[in-house]
Amino acid sequence: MARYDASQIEAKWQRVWEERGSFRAAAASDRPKYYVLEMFPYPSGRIHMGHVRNYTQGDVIARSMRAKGYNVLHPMGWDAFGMPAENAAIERGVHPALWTYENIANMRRQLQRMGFSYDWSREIATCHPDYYQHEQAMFLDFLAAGLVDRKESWVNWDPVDRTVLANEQVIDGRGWRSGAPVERRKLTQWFFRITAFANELLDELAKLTRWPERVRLMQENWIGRSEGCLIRFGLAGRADRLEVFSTRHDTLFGASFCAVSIDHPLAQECAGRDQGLAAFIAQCRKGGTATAEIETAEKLGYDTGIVALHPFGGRELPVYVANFVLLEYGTGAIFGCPAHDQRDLDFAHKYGLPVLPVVAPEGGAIAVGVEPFTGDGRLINSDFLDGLAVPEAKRRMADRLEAIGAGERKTTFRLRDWGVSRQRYWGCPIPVIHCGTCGVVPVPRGQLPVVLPEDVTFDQPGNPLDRHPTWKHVPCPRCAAPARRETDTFDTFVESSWYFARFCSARHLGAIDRAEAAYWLPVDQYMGGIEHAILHLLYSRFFARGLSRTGYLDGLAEPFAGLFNQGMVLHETYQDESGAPLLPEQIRRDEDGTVRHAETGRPVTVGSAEKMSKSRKNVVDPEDIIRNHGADTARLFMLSDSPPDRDLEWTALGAEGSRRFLNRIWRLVDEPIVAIAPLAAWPQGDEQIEVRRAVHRAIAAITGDVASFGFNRMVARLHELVNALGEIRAGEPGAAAALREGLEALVVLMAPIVPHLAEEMWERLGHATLVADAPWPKADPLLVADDSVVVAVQVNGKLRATVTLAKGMGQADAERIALADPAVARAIEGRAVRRVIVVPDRVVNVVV
RNA sequence: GCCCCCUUGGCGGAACUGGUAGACGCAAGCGACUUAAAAUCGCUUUCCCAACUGGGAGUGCCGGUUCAACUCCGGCAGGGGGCACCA
Repeated sequence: MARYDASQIEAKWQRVWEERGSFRAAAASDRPKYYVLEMFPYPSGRIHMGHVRNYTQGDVIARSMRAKGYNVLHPMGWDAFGMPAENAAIERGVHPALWTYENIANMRRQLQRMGFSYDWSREIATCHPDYYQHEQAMFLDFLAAGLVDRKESWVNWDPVDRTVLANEQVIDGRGWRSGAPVERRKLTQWFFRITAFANELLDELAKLTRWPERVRLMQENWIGRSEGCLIRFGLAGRADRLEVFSTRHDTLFGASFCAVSIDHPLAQECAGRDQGLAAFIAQCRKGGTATAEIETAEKLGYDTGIVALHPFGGRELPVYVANFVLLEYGTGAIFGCPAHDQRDLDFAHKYGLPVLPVVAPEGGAIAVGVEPFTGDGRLINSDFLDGLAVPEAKRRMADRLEAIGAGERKTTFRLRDWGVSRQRYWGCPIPVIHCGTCGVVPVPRGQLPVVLPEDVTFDQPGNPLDRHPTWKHVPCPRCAAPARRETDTFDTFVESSWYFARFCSARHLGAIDRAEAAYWLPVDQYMGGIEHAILHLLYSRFFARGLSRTGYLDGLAEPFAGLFNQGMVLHETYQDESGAPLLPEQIRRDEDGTVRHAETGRPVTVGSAEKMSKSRKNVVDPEDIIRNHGADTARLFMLSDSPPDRDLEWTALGAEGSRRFLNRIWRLVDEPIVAIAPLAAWPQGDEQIEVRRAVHRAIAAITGDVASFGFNRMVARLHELVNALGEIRAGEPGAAAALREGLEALVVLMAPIVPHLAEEMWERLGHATLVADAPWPKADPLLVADDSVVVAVQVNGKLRATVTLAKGMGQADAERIALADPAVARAIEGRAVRRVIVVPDRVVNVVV
């Protein structure tokens, strides 16, 4: 009688899988392919519970699809470039490369201890030249194909550290290290022309039927296609005209002002002769570039003194410079119609501008107070539009604008090109050279990769590449004159935009083996957090198109056929008397349930469950859980109770509950109720029929659960199955064979979740094979089907009785039996039956 | 500010396309086993009234559609995620 020893069992089977290469994928197979991918991690140094949850879910899919006969690709790698490595270099003096590779080694060991069925032979690290050299080649091909642009854009500038800051490094408008107020600054940067695919990226969302609806919606809103009009306003005393974009051109007669962005040429021109405006623009430049920051700032404007003339009738409208008008969107200029737009209304109130209602609700009057009217209705006070409904008014206005040459129909997008330049060291170098005479020159293919220099220092702010003594000084490839390397590196989203394709042929000398990619792609099931719902997924969709256009892929549009977003892992929070957060291991619970500090015994405040984070200290280290309970317990708990897409609260009690359940399963083979029948000795006839029914119902239900990612339901059914096997009574006929049948089903069904324990039990059951290679069990339909069902009988929708009926009984018979039930008769109480609704095998509703 | 999501017993959740709300688990209570404890096993557990029959209420709140609503529609509240240089 060996006790369930998780650490011994887990090490044993991990070694066996490794030795046998159980999870190596090969394209040559007569089985259908299935590519399951979890978003690869940033190598922060230690895996956290969020990884454990995400990767456990992916592993259940990978292992169950293998059992169902698919040729499965399930790879893992490292999203290894990024800021934390530079921060470690600045704060602790460790080189980003060393820090990153040590972190990778540790996290790989941790993931391997979790027993995930990865094909480790395909492991990649994006910071390795073997990976990023291909990215440099792709960039040059994208450049040649017209998918790359170079233009100016804004960055957060820290004037003290003289460095560019990420949005997350801007806290309350100040640099995180220097504390200096951040300014917006213009830099010339590289862009991927994602807007070239704006229509495709939007329209083809509809094909992604196995993506969550909300993710598609978020992408749709992000791309933000809007159909509107360009409208040209004449300017009093000037020859040029002001071009604005509007989707509410129907409200043009309600215009009471125009406004341009602080970066609009007109604003720049006026600022040259108006110091007040120049100061206003400088003031608006303070603060970061984040949209949330800009949009929550107070709406401010400055009257330029320029007067715009209404295209119809020539009414005079003041032209303001306003901080809420964005140059990147539309034409960087708007007309304001305060009666029908909240922002315009706030602005009008602030600067004493008229509010002219031009749309009235159907059959009603309109009075605009603090709220604009944005609903549907009919046009008023609008000359040739009067009486028209909004859509018709839009058409008529567009026609008129086009007829008099004051505007035309135009579609614009909210989506902007993807800026990929980063003024940082730990990223993929952008392979271009700047020459004084030749301009921007691509690095010749033969000189790739442009490798990051290792001898860099982080003792001063700014980009180490920029101040490296030799690295950036190179001759121009074209004219051989002294030239300068691009010292910006790529946004790390670039690496994660094509890694799914690299996994198809991770050791290929070229970037992507087209045949392998054609076989494996698209990814059948992609698993990861909702935080990547927009950018990462959109950039990957862009890259798939770009790589197809440049010949890397055979016309792949959509990289991820299926997408699933797992929920977060939460934990209770603890605070001591001073309000300082405490780690879960720093607290203890007394008999009476009060929570105290484990050492000092002082009282502790227990807060709500929140996302695990270092700052809140509500973290549990997966490695502690593996050590104390085992990987299988951690895996099981991660799937129990909460549905995979919802948040999950980690609790010590819950983990112990999972551990207890595994102990209980172990005892089924270790201390069986009856001697388990030998291999291939299956039950006969009706012996132990109720247990056998339960077994086959469990097979059917779990098969459905795993297909629909109902992992929590799957765990609940495993409990039911184990409970049913506990009902087998020694000495009754067929007990040993029923136990054999039930255990074999149980072990294969649980293997995707708790693979180590499953292998150990499989071996104990006498198999020489691996459960990892065992086929998924099939339910016997005769044992799954019931011949009778319990049907609810309602009177006026209220449950009054239940009756047991033969399955599939006709409506008339069901109605007769239901009405005969005494409880039903009592509820009807002599009232006339008006109607009886019979839903076969479900419900009979008597309406009186 | 804009966009998206979530809300069911003491707790996590289940309920297939609208058809018996609370599966399964946790916690709690009672009992068995034990010298004792742990472990394990059994029973009870939505709330209120009634007390071996039964009745009423109930899925964040307000309203609607329907024979029937956790499920569909409208409004509101609370909690969370994203917003282009975190990954």
